[in-house]
Amino acid sequence: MYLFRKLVWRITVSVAHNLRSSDKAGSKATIHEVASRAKVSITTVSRAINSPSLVDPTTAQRIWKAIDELKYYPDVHARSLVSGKSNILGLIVSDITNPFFPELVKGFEDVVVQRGYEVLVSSTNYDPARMALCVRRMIERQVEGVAIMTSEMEEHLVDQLVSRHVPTVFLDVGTPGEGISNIVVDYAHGINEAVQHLVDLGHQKIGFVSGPETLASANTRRAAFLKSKADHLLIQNDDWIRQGDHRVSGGVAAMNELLQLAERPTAVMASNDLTAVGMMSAIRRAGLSVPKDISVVGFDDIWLAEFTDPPLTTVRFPRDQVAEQACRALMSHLANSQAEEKPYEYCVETHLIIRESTAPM
Amino acid sequence: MYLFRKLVWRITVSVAHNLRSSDKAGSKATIHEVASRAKVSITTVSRAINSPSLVDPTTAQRIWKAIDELKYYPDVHARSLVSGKSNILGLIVSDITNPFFPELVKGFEDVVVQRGYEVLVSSTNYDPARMALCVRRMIERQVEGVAIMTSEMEEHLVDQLVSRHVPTVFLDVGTPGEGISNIVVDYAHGINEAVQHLVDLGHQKIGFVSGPETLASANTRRAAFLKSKADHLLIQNDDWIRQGDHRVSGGVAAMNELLQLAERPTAVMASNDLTAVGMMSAIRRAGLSVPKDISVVGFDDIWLAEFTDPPLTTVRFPRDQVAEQACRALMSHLANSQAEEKPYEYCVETHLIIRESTAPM
DNA sequence: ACACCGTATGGCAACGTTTTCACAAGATTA
DNA sequence: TAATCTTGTGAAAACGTTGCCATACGGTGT
Repeated sequence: MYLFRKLVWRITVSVAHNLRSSDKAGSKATIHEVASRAKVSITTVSRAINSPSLVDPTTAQRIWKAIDELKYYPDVHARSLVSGKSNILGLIVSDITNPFFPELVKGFEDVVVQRGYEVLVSSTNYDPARMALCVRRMIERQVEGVAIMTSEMEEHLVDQLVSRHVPTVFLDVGTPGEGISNIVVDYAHGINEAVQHLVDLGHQKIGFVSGPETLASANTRRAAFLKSKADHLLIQNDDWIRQGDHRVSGGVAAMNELLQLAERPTAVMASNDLTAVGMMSAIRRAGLSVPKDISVVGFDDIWLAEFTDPPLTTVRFPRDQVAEQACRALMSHLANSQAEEKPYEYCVETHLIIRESTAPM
Repeated sequence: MYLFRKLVWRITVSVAHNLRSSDKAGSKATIHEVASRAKVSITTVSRAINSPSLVDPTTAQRIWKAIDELKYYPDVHARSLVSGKSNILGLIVSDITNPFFPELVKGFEDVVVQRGYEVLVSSTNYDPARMALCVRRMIERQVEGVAIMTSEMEEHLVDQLVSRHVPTVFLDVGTPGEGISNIVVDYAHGINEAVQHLVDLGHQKIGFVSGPETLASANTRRAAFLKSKADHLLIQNDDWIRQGDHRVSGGVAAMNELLQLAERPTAVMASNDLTAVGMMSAIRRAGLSVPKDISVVGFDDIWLAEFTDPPLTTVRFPRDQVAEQACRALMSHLANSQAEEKPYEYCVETHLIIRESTAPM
């Protein structure tokens, strides 16, 4: 209900703004001016804005007219000061330059703004110190909730958030608890689809290039692949499991190793798209062709995947959904913060996107 | 000087924070508590923080001890309310999902945060209505300056900013004026380098695929190419100048047209990298090879350019520099806002990055 | 006629800062 | 020694909101 009012406010004022654009003053109107112009007290003006049901329709109309004419809008800082609420949600990502994140940021911004909130984005650059700064910035600005979408997490930082009762949502790390939600990603589903797809194409020898072993999500992906491989009763060969670093160069190196094997896999999956790109490059440099000689499957479905040559078959990591769920989790904590704090666990699925980097054996 | 103090503050407190992490309270300490613990008035505490020179070193030390112990940090909202300054800078981009922008955002965030400010990023999604909302959001939050890095600009929105005396910086659009700066991009330099490079390789027939003609920056690029071409006394052929749309599909279409020409260019420049990617794809599908049969040069040097096949020779648009200059422009307005408002015009250069999509004719 | 209730409104105290003004005490000048 | 600066400090008034408590007034039930 509160949120709804916020929305109405914004729309109304926005319309008023478009109608007339004649103010050259630049000086901000205060609630007092509105009050005196409408011949009511500031209390009534405040009520007209925040709890319309409490004020007489006739008076309300007069007030809105004044608001309109003065182009008044409430001062967010005064509001925040008295209410203790900032109307801001924080979003912490590792590195916005990493093609994985922009979509996440966009999705988050879209839904947050729609609900009348503001977003504070910040990047950790994979640096713990910087991460600490991010958290501190969020706390200083008194964000009402923060989405930490990095794969790393530091206990003591989380504590700072928790002790201040700031609702927090993570991306597949940690356990939900007091005010803490988690979005779990079903890596297995998409990976299964990918393996199935390759099997359907006749592949029996499937390799895998993982991410850095320090990264939890990378390990989860490898585990999921291993399990799927076993489930499909495929040929087991430890030589076909290589380690990359989630960057292009790691993919190149790992693929070169695979190419030198006496018995090569006929298809290879990567722990992320960058790795897959590197792999395709290595394959081509070796004079072989994707997908004719070797099929390649990526993971994440970053923007680039559509434009590689050939376009990459990959597992889509639904970043827009993650953003939406994260936002929903935060909002839900905000709504019933006075009620019992129930931790949430949201789930998003991953799905195979078939393009042209995979072909029959 | 003011900024410097801010910085010191943050560092100091941050250290205090790391030393002890025993607060389970979660309740925010106010300046009053610090004052009573240090046995001084709140005024003195405020001074110890904001103008250290005014307070006795001994007293100051006592105060900082109290601040430390209570983990006090000033309430930003109260601060903003009384000072009218939000300590926030706005950044408006077209679409963070567009590979052109993340680097810009990152650069901006880095330097802004370093100076003790906060960033509010928002995307317009190329939608004028959304753009209006962005500006409104910025004004509501009372940002102290805003960088509008979209190529579109709407007069009446700018007016809103100007009339409120919000320093604004644009990316190569509009004219500098009261509180308005502009960052002009020297497209010609990089494009000249590119043409020179192609000429050096022996190319005389050079084509160009432009961007949408509604986009100012796209037109500037085409004009720069045309001029450079004339300067180099190259073969003129209007058939070799095609229009794209700054997206991959536009590049494909334009290239297909070029390929059907009786007399084809031996090298083609694109107005942006996405277009170049599309062109390379079209060339390959036609059974030809880049760069053996046709050389391709892009523009922007987006992240992807390094990983296309072959890696794309392109003109680097220095987004990190743009971000830094934008920030500097804003800051400089902030610093001497009471002094005369001098409009600024910053300039950044573009440079050719040679990779593997160009070769001797 | 009286107490009582619901509705519409106003007055005023928060919220946590910064800033202006005032003031005491010691140092400097005349 | 009185007059005038410094230097360090505190009291109190902003800043623009949103509550809480009080009040006025017409209507209802006794």
